[in-house]
Amino acid sequence: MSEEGYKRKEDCPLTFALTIIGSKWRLPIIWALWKNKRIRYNELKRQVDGITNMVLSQSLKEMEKQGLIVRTQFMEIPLRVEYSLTEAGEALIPSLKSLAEWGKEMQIKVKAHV
Amino acid sequence: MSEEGYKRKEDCPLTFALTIIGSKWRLPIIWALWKNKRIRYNELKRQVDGITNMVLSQSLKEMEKQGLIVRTQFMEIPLRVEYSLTEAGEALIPSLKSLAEWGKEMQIKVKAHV
DNA sequence: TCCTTTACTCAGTTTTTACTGACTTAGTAA
DNA sequence: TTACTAAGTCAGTAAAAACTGAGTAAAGGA
Repeated sequence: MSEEGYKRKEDCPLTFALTIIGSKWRLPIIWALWKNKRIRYNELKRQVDGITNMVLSQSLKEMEKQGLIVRTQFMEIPLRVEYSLTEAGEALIPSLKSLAEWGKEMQIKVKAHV
Repeated sequence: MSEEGYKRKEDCPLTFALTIIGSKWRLPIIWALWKNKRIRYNELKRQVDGITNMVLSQSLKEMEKQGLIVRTQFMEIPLRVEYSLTEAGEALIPSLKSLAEWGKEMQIKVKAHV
């Protein structure tokens, strides 16, 4: 998409990026991860208000596979597991900020129309 | 989200931006609109391969309400209707390009891991 | 002893999103 | 007369995503 037509939509880097950040809870998770630098599972769950264990744990697994985050397990009892953004994950932030600024402008315009 | 915590997720400009571009067909539509500058309904449908009338027409309506696109109807017979991005819609493009570049890097990394 | 914490997992159900395929009105071309 | 183009609409259904609520093991505290 970014340059020319892709045969399959999955090949388009932009569509690909959206599959990574486009579902309901991805941004809140990424945001909490970024604010906290590193964070434990339950604390993350508290910060990402309203998320269920199922969605959170599955999201974390997928994001780990995708190379967005790292999971570090400490050999302690009780178990300690910390999550943090990878470099690739952090590289997303500027794009998100740019999108957020556009979103902010749009919100203002939408309000002005009411 | 972009600066501080929002009480409601809908208030976050980034979440808001994603509701605009995050569903399955939004990017392909925006992309076609941007490439063509102005385009008629059926031509748009041909270019956005695989989209159904229902999804396309509903998407266009919502995007018009959101101020992303304009619908211009010509008083001709047969009916001619053209769609194009608004300024606000075009302002999205740089953010999308930035996201697309990030996506491209990620795709390369993912492939390297296989 | 009972309750809480840690980091999850799971079956079942609801909600959301998208797809199927037919239909519309008016005009042109074969 | 039949068929096709324009720009859609619509009821019904399937598929995808998210939610509900409970359960797990091992340890610490009241």
